[in-house]
Amino acid sequence: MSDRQTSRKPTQLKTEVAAYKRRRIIEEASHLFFAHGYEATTLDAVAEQLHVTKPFIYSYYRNKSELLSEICQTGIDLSLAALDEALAVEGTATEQLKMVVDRVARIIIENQRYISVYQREEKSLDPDDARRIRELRHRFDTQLSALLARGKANGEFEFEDASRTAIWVSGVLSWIANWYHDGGRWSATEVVMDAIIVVMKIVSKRRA
Amino acid sequence: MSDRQTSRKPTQLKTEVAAYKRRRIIEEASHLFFAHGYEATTLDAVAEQLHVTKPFIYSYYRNKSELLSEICQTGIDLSLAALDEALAVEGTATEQLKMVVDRVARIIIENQRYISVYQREEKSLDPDDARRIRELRHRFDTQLSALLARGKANGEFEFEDASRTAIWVSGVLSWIANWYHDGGRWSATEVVMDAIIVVMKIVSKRRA
DNA sequence: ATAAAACGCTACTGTTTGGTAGAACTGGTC
DNA sequence: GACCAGTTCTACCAAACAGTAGCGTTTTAT
Repeated sequence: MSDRQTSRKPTQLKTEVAAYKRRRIIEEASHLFFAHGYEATTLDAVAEQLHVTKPFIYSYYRNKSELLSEICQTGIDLSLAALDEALAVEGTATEQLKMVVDRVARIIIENQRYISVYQREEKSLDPDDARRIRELRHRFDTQLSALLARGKANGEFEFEDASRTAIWVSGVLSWIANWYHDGGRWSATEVVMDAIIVVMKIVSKRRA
Repeated sequence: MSDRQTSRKPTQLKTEVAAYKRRRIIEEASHLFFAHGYEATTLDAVAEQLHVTKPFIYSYYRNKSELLSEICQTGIDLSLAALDEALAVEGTATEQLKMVVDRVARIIIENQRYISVYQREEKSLDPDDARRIRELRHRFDTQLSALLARGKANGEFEFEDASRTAIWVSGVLSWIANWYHDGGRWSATEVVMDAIIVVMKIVSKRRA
């Protein structure tokens, strides 16, 4: 926003437009992958949604699996960004954890299709992409685990093993993508608030 | 076991053998679907695992999606059976819930590939099968919810809404199928014990 | 021994679909 | 108004794969 209308080079607009087209392709593809699955979605169908043709897509992506890879990557990137943002806010471990769950749960609900496609279609990824993305996923758990360990050292939290607990917590978050559904029985806000309560209970001390 | 070697009719052995063949087909198919996904697995590959040919499979199943349907059904049936079995044991809500988590978690770990395939490939099911199986899944959540409600009425548990809490609990259980992995960092027993602790914390009263 | 039924296989088809070569259109420039 | 560069489309291919027809072989019944 700081330098709005400065077109630095003549080529810049062009690359911006290209980036926009790539984003739109991913957006429609993610909808279809989410609704029908990766293998069952044809590139012709994706093209049709965009009112273009298949070769159009191929001029922005090398092949079908690159679409999937970018969708999965987007899902993880969004989650990690939400996590980092929440961790940047100073506060007790309890406050930070609440913040993390709030932000991440919200992001997961808003970007359900990216998260969900990643969970379902991991097996269809190119092995290299799969590895790279799994490492990001692991980074998420590691950072969460560090936060939990801090809270345990503090005496704020109580559990046996921080990294195992981090997996349960991140599981609760990921699971949202599997059952939340727009206009369903529960609103996004309700789900997010509930997620905070559930996670806090998981890490909290037990009553005597 | 009660009537070992009584072959009631000449046709009985035949149907037993046929049933066995069906089970073996499903078993190998579930391994491959779990490892590579439903659409990416060819029936020729399934046949090869069994050292038979594709038409062999077609003489026991109408089509590919019937295989998937039976695999998903198996996953749910096993979970429901474990649930029912645990609920049959008398006890306080707390004792019953611990029993439920113990049995169901164990079943999920032992039959990971059925559960996992169901979660991932629901979109590939025939609509009719999908509906039928979703109803079973719903029955699971309903029964769990009833148990939670009983514990809440008792004063054993504490949470806002029983059916929403049931979803979180069944989510924690389902999630096991996504990350547990044989010979991995944590043993099955550890995971089951941890699941019990996590679930009990979710339903427990909070400290003042 | 023989008829018949059951069983599994070889060999094939029709279709779907990821991916591509090259034509045609578009807008800007001199 | 002719040229050029970039962009998108038409038309196509090759491979993969679900599903099948019909034959040969084994097992069962008489």
